[in-house]
Parts: sequence; C-alpha cells; structure tokens
Amino acid sequence: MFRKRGYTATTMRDIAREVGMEPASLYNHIRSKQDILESALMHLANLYNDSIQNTIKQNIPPIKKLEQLIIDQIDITINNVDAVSLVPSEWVHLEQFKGKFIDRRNEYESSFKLILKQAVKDNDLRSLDIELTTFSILSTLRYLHSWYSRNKEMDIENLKNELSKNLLEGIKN
Amino acid sequence: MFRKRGYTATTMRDIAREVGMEPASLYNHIRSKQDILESALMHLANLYNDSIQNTIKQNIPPIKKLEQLIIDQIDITINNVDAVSLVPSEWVHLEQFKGKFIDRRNEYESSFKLILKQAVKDNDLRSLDIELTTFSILSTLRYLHSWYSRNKEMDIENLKNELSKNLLEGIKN
DNA sequence: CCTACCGATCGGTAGG
DNA sequence: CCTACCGATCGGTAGG
Repeated sequence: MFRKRGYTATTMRDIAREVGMEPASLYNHIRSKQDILESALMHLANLYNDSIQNTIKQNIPPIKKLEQLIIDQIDITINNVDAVSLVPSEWVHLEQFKGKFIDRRNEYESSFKLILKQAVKDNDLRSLDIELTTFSILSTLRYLHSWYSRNKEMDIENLKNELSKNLLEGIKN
Repeated sequence: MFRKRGYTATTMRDIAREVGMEPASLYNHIRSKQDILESALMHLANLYNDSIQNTIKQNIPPIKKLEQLIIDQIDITINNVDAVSLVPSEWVHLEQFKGKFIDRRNEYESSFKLILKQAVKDNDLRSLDIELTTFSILSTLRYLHSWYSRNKEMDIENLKNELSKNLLEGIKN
C-alpha cells in the first residue's frame, strides 16, 4: 500500500481495512506506522549490503564483479518487489534510521564506483565518467521493480542476460 | 518542497512559512494544493509531448531520433529540475488530471518503442527486448534530475555526449 | 482484537 | 494578506 499511495498518504485506517481489523488492533502487531517502513527498508539495506560485501571479497575480475552486482540486484528486486519500490523515494520518511539508511546507500555506491574504476584500469571498460555511469546503471536497477511487476512472465535468466547486456554493452549493433 | 518531502507530507503551512505568508493568504495565489501539483506535472507532460511530436516528424534515421529524444530529455531535466523530480512517484497524487497524465506517458512510451523497433529493423540496433530496453533507457532519464542536482558543474554538452553514449553504446571496451 | 476516544494537524473558508 | 476558525482526518492510547 505504501507503494501504490505513498507512505504519508497511506493511513493506519487504510491498512486496517485491508487486513480486516479495526485500526486500534494493528498496534498489537506493530509498534507504529514508522516501524513498518523501517523494517521493510532496513531489511533491504541488509540485502544490498550482503551483496556488495560478498562480491568485493570474491577473487574475480572487476568486470565480473559488476555483472555479479547487477544480477544480485535483479534477484533482490524479484524477491522483494514491494519493499524495493520504497527505495527510490519513500526512504525520506524514515526517522531514526534515515541516517543509517543513507550511510548504507553511500557505502554501496562507493564500492560500486571503486569496482568501475578498477574495470576501467583493466581496460575492460572504456574510459568513462565514473559518477555518471554509476548513476546510470543504478537508476535503471532501482526502477526495475516497476518494470518487473508489469512483466512477470519474462524468464528470469533471460532478464538477467538482456539487462546486463544492455547496461554493459549497450544496444547498438 | 514536494520534491524533498513529498506532496502529501508537504503542508500548506510549510509552503506558507517558506514564502513568508500566513497559510490562508496562499489562496489568493493558488486555488488548491492539488493545483500546484497539476500545473507542474501537466507543464512537463506538454514538454515531453512536444519533444516526441517534433522528433517523430523529422526526416532522420530512427537511431538519430533516439539520440534526439535523449538529448531533449536531458534539456527538459536541466531546465525543470524540481518539477521533473515529481514525475517518478508524485504523479499518483494527481486527481482530475491523473488519467490524462498516464495517457500522455503511455503515448510517449509507445512512440519511443516504435522508434526502437525501426532502429532494430534498420540494423542500427542489435536484436533486443524492446520492452526492457525502453524501460532501461527511460528510467535512467527519469532519474537524471537527482544526479544533475548533485553534479551541476558538469558541462551540459559533455553530459549529453557521455550519457547517450552510455545508453546506446554501453560502457564496455 | 474491540469500543471509545485523545490531541494534533490537515486543507481550506469567511470576512474583513 | 491577515485573524479566526471549520469539519475532517490523522497516528496512537486507554481500558477492557
């Protein structure tokens, strides 16, 4: 519901109606509205963190690490479509955990940039604008949830192949 | 303010404080909170519409049309950073104009896909998944506002070159 | 998990 | 552009 209407616009009464309870009864299951947002977003932050940590310590060339990160993000998106949809904009409504969430995202992006730089140094990637390329790849992945929820019939292996090809090799002949 | 806090979370009292008025006085300048969102988003819808209409009727190869659309989107983003930031998620809070806004977006996407298909047929683009590629390119462009607002020092011509290169030719050597 | 209800805050209006 | 204020609705609590 946060996904469709946004965190602020979704009321506890909306949620109660959806699960078939009176609004007051919700508080036997959760501590607050904020709590729901926190648990969804911090769970994701952990998944992204696991992915980057695991990838960094693998003994493979940077370009392969890049592919690994793209594939991990596709898996995370597919397995958490609703939660992932909150990442682009609803994280601004985090309260206590906002700083922690931003830190985690910055760590992820820094590691991503480092891998990009190494891949350029290895001559596997062309000389490119690191900042712009990081943004370009990550923003496509950040939005994948919206595409996937409209195209769930696509084979996942095919999706992984096509999307990493698009992001790394481009679309020109 | 809609951009930073979201439409719902931004109150008329917030806006009044920002412009140095009492909340009630705002209504001498606008009809409603909804009105502000509408005018920002429908103005953008018109800009995107102009871009696609102008591009379609030009007598240039599809691959060039694609480049033209990318460059137009970069220009629109740079000239309307705040308004563009509402496109990814805040449009859901449109009321009367929501349907019209969605229609416009669908028209844009349909035209974009058609151009992609023609470019594939011309052998300028490799055989690719039209839906996935449309999503991939447009989601990067849809998010450009957030990158640009953090990197305003970048030369605009350079940005156009680098980004269209990334999106069309990829990043591999 | 419910009924009953709270203080706070919302978008907006009346009237000057 | 202000003071004063409205009905509606919000997240959440008390008490059972």
